[in-house]
Amino acid sequence: MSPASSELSEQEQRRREEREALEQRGVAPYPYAWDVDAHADEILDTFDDDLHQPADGDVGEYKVSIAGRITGLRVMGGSAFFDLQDETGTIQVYVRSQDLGEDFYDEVFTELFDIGDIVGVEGFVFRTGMGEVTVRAAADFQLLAKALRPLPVVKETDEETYYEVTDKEFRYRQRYVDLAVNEDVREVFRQRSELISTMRRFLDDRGCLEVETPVLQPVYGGASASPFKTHHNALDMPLYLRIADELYLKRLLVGGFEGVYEIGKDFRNEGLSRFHNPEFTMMECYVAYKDYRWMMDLTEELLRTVATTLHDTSTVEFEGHKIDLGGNWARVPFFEAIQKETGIDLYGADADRVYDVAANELGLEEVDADMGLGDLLDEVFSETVEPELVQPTFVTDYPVALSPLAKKHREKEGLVERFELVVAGREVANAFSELNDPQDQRERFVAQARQRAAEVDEDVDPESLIDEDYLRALEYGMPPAAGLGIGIDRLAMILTGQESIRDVILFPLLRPEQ
RNA sequence: AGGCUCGUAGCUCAACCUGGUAGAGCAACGGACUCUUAAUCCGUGAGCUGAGGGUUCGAAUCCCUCCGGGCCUACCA
Repeated sequence: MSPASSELSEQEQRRREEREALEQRGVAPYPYAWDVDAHADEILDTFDDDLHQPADGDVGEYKVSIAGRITGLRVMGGSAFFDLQDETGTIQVYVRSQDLGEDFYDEVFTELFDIGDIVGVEGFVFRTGMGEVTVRAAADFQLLAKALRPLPVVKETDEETYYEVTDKEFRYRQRYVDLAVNEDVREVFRQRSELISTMRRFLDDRGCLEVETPVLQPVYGGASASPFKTHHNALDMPLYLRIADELYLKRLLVGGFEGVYEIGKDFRNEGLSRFHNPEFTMMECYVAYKDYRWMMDLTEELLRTVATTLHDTSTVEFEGHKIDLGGNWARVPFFEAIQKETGIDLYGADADRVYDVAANELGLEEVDADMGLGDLLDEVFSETVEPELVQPTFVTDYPVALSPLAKKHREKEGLVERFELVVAGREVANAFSELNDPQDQRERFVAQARQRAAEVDEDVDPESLIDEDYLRALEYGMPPAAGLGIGIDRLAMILTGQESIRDVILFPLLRPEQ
């Protein structure tokens, strides 16, 4: 479906006419392939080294074939320079009428090629009078894809950038343009990709098996969040998009795999914010015969490896803080952390007492008297402690009420063996010694279901929220195990210095246009 | 969902407070120019000012509603 020509901008109409003109001259506007044998960065690197500089005029042996988008164009009569941008960077190309032939130069190149078009250039590397390493199009110069829409033109000097495309809506809706035009955005997503591949390699090297578990689930679980509901037609059954991978991955430990992990999308039907996208990427990893202390060490090593792979240093700059992901991180028990911030020890306190402290002594506005103990403690923690933890900190030993899938603490009554990693005031990782006692697990599920049914007065049958098959699996025996979950998007934010989750997700969810 | 804020040419912005024919740079188009690089120089065209309503002799500007974005709050293991 193409828009009526009356709706097209002047420049769009113009480019469609150029496409016609190209075809009439026998120039294919969309040919099939181009042999690329060099990229901008390698050419620039090679010739930046004095040892590799060709002698004056001795350029014939440095033949390259490159391809990319025209991002700037300077025509001076019978010769012209343009900037060619490929995945690795931008290199200048020099074209001359006498190299290409007058017909092609005057009637095709200067008339019918535009900024935004994708071209292939075969020519020779040389250094201009101003010292810039440049490719002189001599052997071949072809259009590879005609752009029918004008590409925003960003100009820059070494010091400053002009006309930068900054409109967030434009950038998110037309991410392809954002990427084409903003080098630093490409870099963020390159780093995100490297983050994931480094993590995958790290886990593979430690003998973990990458697996895939269902996204479509008849019973959702493993976290507390609203799911997306869908329906399978042939089976005529309701299904949910998973909110966590946990319960399926642990079934695999029952099956005999000793280390499994999955990197994939979870879906939560909740609000959007600069920390929340409805679909987001989680890494979850489970290792048999280990506990949460072992997992803390692994987490330290994993994040240090990822940070140094991306940045050659374990220190990253985020929201004005220097954050050091190297070394050993502070480990602070949950209630000690609260006591340290507020001076109040809530260990062993009941819901009434916590409510009293939260509402009256701490003045928290978002608590009310019928909240459960877990939610109250969570509220106190996230209001008083979490924002203060800038450097990576393991918060350990959470109350049972907050953690229905974690094993009870081997020493401390009422606590579980769990840690969250907090960096820059945000939860980055969550882990525990996994609960593998099926009776205990059933009791926790029941308590959780009751709590949920009490809070949400929808006509949900609490029993339907219990994953009976998971309990059946545990009854066959799951080895003691440590589990870890890392929110990839939030980690990517910290490692790439982005303050909105939308800036580390290629296509964040937006309302439809118009 | 609530509060604040923004939406003007293909892109980046001005004009809005204090109502009076909507302007600049880039991009585009015509011309000059065979080492330019924010190329330069001369000239030209380009807009339902997010949409709809109101106030007014007159609305980009003031008011209301709606649509979309951003930030904050709420929701959020």
